[in-house]
Amino acid sequence: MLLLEPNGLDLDATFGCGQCFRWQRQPDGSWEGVVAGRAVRAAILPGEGGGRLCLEGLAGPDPALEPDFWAGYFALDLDYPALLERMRAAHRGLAGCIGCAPGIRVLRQPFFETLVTFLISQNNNIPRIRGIVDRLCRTLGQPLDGAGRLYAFPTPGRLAALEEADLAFLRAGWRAGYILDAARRAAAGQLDEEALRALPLADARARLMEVRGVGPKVADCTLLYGLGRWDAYPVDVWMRRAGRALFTARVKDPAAYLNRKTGGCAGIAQQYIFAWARAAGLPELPAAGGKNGPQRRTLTKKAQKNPRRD
DNA sequence: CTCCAGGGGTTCC
DNA sequence: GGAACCCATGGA
Repeated sequence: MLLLEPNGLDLDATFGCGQCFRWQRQPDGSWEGVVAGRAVRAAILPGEGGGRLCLEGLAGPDPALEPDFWAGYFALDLDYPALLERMRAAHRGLAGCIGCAPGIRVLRQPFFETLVTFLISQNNNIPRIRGIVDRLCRTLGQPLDGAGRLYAFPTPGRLAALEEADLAFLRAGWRAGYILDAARRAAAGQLDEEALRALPLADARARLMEVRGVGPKVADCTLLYGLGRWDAYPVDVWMRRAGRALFTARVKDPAAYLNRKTGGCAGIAQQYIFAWARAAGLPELPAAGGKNGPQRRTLTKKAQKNPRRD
C-alpha cells in the first residue's frame, strides 16, 4: 500500500473526464485500474489536509515499491495548486472552467496504450470506447491475476502479428486497421517512445501522424496524455488558445471552439474547459465550424437518400 | 428509423 | 486548401 499527498486530486473527475478509459469505479467509491502492467485500487482516504491518495496493489509490483512511478502517473510531482492559481489569475473565463472541476489532473499514461485508445476514441463515445478497450485487453492482454479479472494492455508485438479479421471481436469498425498499423510500427521500432519525448514538438507530432488514422486530434492527445509532452502546450500557448476560445465565444461557448477539427486540444486547460461545457450542458450548441455542420449534413444526407421530391 | 459520438482518409473542386 | 462524403458500431 502506498500513501501519497493528493494535492487536490479528484479521482472521479480525473478518471471520468475522458482522458483514460481503463479505470473502473467500484461500489465503495474506490477505483480499480491497470497501468503498465500494474493493477491497483485507488481511493482518497479522508484526513487532514485533503486526505491521502491510497494505492493498494492488486497485481504486479507493489505500489509501495514504486512511489515515483505513481506520483508521476498522477502528476503529483507538479505543483498543481500553484499551476491552477496561475491559470485562474491569468484568465477569468478559465477560472470559471477550473471551478467546475478543480481536481482534474492530466495523467501521464503509457505511450502505446494512449495512442491506441485515442485511435479508438475517434468518432466514438466514452462508454463504447471503454467497451472496446476492455475487450482488447481481456482478449489479447496478459492476465495479471488468477481470477481472470485483471489484464495488461496488449503489447505492440502481440497485436502486430494479427490481421484485421482477428480483431473483428472488438467491434471497433474501421479503427481495427488503425490499431494494427500503430502496433506494427511500434513493434518495428518506428515509434520509439524516448525519441518522441526528445524530439521537437512539431517533429514528434509529424512522426505520430505518419500512423494511419492519427490526425491532429489523436496526435495531440497522445503527445499530452501519453508522452508527457507538457511542452506541447506551454503555458503561454495554451493560455492564448484557451483565451481565444473563451473570448471568441464571449465566455459563453468554449466547447464550440474545442470541437473544431484541429483546434481540439488546449493542453492542460482542455479538460477544465470540457468540464465547464459539461456543467453548462453543451449538447444543443451549433458547433461553430465543426467538421461538418450538423444541419447541413442532415440535409445533404436526406437529399441523397431521398432524391425524389414529393 | 434517424441522429450522433470530443476524427481521419479520400475525393472532389 | 476547403468542403462533402464515407468509414462500423451501438445507444438514445
